[in-house]
Amino acid sequence: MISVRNFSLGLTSLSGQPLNFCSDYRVECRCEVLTYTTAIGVVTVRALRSGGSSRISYSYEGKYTESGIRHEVIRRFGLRDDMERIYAVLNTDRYMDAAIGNLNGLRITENDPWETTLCFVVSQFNNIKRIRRIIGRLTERFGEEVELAGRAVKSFPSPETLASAELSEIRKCGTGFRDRYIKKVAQACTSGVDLADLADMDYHTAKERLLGLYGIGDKVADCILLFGYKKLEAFPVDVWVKRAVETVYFNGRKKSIGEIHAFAERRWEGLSGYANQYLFCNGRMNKIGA
DNA sequence: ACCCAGGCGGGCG
DNA sequence: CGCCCGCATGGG
Repeated sequence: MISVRNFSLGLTSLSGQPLNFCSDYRVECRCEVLTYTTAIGVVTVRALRSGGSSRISYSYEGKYTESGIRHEVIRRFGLRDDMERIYAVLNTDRYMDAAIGNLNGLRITENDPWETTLCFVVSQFNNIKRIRRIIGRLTERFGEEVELAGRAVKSFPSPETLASAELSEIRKCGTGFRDRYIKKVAQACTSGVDLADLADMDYHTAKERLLGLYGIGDKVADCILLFGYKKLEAFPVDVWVKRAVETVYFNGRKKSIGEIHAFAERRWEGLSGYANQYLFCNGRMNKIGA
């Protein structure tokens, strides 16, 4: 059992982060419940909010130790993030104040780098509901059947499997034109690029490395760095974030991607990733500028 | 029918 | 560099 303030399991897992694409969220009698599969097990997290704090419990099947599962949950959901400090840094204008009020407890999750990479390659020019279904079909078709505590579970598709898959087979999962990107990125990750290396690189160096991969551009690279490596300087600029920044901070004037990056870095410094997630979610909620 | 979605690569000026 | 285009698919 973990007790923390400023945590919402629902907002965190339904806000367009990787868990939104490959996990199952439900509510059971006022308790929020999320089940997801990792490389070594199936994890179920329950959160019950009362007052300003959440009581979080977890269970699992698979090869976890007691300290291992606790560490997994704390790390995955960002439970060590000092939200009071983060909110203090972000809350310098009326819009952010409202966003923080609407989205209290939304955290940046930290996910497996390869899973994050595939999710956001699939995400491009796509919508969340369909990303979820495509990831589900890729897992069903290309995941390995593994047995966890006597139960058959499909693992997340590996880069090796996708690297050698037929393009037409990938496309049958509904990927559309992204089939080439998926295969190329998978191939790069099995020869030449070790995603584990990026963890030790600074943000800009790691981003350059990702941008070298066919199918990964500016926005997807930032998503991978934010949600796969928790580099909080990352600021993914998608249509929602671009609209929100232009509307709120530039009086509706159009700005280039580069100008928006420069603005975010100056205004929120090392926490622009958190600002980004609040802009994204609040912008979608309010359909700001649309 | 039409518009849009957590964009990217390629081709052009 | 910046800009514009096509790209597959499905939901509102």
